[in-house]
Amino acid sequence: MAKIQSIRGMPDVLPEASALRLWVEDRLRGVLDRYGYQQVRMPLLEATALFARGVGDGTDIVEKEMYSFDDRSGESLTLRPEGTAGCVRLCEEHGLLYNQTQRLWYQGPMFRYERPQKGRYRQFEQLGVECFGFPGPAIDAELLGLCSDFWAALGVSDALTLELNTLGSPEARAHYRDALLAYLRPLASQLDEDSQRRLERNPLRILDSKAPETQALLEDAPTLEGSLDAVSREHFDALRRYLDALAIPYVVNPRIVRGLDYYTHTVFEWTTTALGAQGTVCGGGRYDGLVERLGGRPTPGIGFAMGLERLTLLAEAQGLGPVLDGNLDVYVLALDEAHTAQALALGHQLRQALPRLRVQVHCSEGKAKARFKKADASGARYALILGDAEVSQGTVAMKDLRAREGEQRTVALATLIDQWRADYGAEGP
RNA sequence: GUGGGCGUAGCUCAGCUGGUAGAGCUCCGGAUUGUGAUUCCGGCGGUCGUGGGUUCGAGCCCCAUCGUCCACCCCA
Repeated sequence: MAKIQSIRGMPDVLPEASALRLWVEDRLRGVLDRYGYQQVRMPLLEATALFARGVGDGTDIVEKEMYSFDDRSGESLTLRPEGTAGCVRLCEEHGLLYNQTQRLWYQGPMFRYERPQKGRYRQFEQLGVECFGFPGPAIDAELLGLCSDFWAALGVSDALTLELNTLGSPEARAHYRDALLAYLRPLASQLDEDSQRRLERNPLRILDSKAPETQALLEDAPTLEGSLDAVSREHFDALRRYLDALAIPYVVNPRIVRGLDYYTHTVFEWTTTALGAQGTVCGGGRYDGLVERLGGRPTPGIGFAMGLERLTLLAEAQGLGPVLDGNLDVYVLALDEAHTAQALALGHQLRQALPRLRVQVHCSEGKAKARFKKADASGARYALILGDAEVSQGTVAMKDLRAREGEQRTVALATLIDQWRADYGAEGP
């Protein structure tokens, strides 16, 4: 029978990698906490229509990357390819946007049917932040400041660049779309294949094309800048002033248009050159039309999402991560099976008396030699040993596995616990 | 969806112009009958990704297929 293995693009996370991920997540959550953002959790499955309408059915995500299927009642469901649409749905469904502002975050797996490569997987984890009800550019600056604090908390600030652009108001964006179309239609036959396909569906994406022949044609194309109205211009200028006040460096990149239909005004990406081709670690922007588009009252929104796999890869590439002090303080072993019950009870007693102490009890079999080998391999500082002599005397032998000679002494258990409390406080080492 | 690299022990990898599958690490046992990490000795472990073809003979050559990695596309 053929072996069953993990689904393509859906990677397992092994203990060492998981420790690094937890380290990253702890730091990110610390920052969110200091900013007073609140967590929400959406289901992994949503109605397919939510993404078709929210993300935009001309986008690559909706066109060819969604995991969609009919459930047993015939309803079309989709594993979420991103978090913003679901977050808006959650807010609307529970009245979170009625006469109030929100600063929210979520974290969890997203699914896109793409060819896997470095830093890109079919199931990947995003941490997303979404804010609602703030029309002005101050919140744009707050979010970029939040990002900046994320990078500082992780120690990756030097590896990341903020690239910034504005798409303008929905009206300005629509106006520019028309102008660009008018320019490109007569040249359609000279565009690269992908760009021809995008011409009617999503012309702004053509700006992003890497095909040289297309880039050449774009040199004389109307610029987005030229279509900006006064309000759009002022929003962007104010944001830039705020970023200067926060001392956050950035570069304006007019080619950033982003692949989701809902963006307006501010769009941005934090990129790195340290991860190969998948250089975008974090991306987002303002989506003032999205809530309305999904059936709510017009409500300004802005948000971004980070790929945790990419962030973790970046931290790893920078040599960052948790201090490796092992995951155990104490390894309890009976010298033979006759005292297994006492060993289990001792481990239990220690965990109760010293809640922070990390204790593991030998649960395998084998001779004394094998038991000590396990104790050593466990990484624990101390071995607590129970043999005939100790059990009959009500003591335990404590061996320092990390000392040069492995010093060992016999102590009464009560003494040991009191001593540890005295040395480390009630919380243990 | 397209292109290229790579699939040999749990892990990292050797394997010559085609001639009976190897090393290191890990693990287990012994030297040391209540003591690890060092040292020495021994042992377990493989349908060479899978299927077909060529050949007296295939880990090696050919075809197909699957997986994986990287890149394109796009995105986090």
